[in-house]
Amino acid sequence: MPELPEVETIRRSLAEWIIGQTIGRVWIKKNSRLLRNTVSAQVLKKKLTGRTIRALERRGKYLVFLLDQGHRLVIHLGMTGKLFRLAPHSPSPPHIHLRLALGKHHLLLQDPRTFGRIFWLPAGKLPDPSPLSRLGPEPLDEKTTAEYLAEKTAGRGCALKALLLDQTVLAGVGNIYADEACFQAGLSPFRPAGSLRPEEWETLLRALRSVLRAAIRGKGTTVRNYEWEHGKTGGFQKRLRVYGKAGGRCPACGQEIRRAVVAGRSTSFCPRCQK
DNA sequence: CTTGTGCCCTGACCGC
DNA sequence: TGCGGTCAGGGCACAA
Repeated sequence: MPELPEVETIRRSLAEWIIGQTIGRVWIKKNSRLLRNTVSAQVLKKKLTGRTIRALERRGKYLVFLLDQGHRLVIHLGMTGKLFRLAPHSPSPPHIHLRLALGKHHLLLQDPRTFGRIFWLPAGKLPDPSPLSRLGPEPLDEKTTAEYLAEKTAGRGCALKALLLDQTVLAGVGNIYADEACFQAGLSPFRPAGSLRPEEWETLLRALRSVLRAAIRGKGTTVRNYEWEHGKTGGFQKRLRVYGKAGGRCPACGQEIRRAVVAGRSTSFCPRCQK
């Protein structure tokens, strides 16, 4: 569900109340699929109890909870993951995988489709097969340049859209913002990535950053169930130009927006504006 | 190494 | 009202 702007919005909202809180009781759903690549529920519960949350960071689409002694709890929300606050006495709604007592509130992780993930990362170097260690640079980091993209992509034949979705190239871009960035840059999602000229990479990176920043300002895009806090939806869906608009009119030229499948994902684009 | 294709799940929505 | 089909902000395992 959430891409970079949504995860960043959730991070900012959560940080306001969880930083400095100490984890009291911990509940973990029995046989939760979200724990499939990490320590057991029993171990995780023991590791978390009594730890203080020092900081909350985002890396790509991952939320990183920095705890005492350099330990980290990492959460990926998958497609339907949600984090929200509840009063301590409130019963858990369905599909709760993790519930932490934090001061006057409880933090709950809900994920009906169970595509999300939870990782326990002990202090020190990242273990090599760690999801975080394979991530590419942050698109909003000034050190990420068009030259980097051109170099990384040289000789590759995959579609531009597929490249944008590749988390080892850039971390955090998902289906919505890949489509919106391609549209804003005037580039076809089908273009072989290796065929972009240097100035086209510049245009693309500028468009991508502008879209991501605007989406963060809008507190993310709610298409169906994303909420950055209990009951609070995003606002950027009002500003989408092509995503989910197939059959409608291009806001720039009036041509019909088309839909295709690229990299296994539904892709919307304007066949006239995007070359 | 690269690229493409299923598949993992639940739930919302649409047309009959 | 009920039921089947389709689709969904992601990513991984696998095959070629």
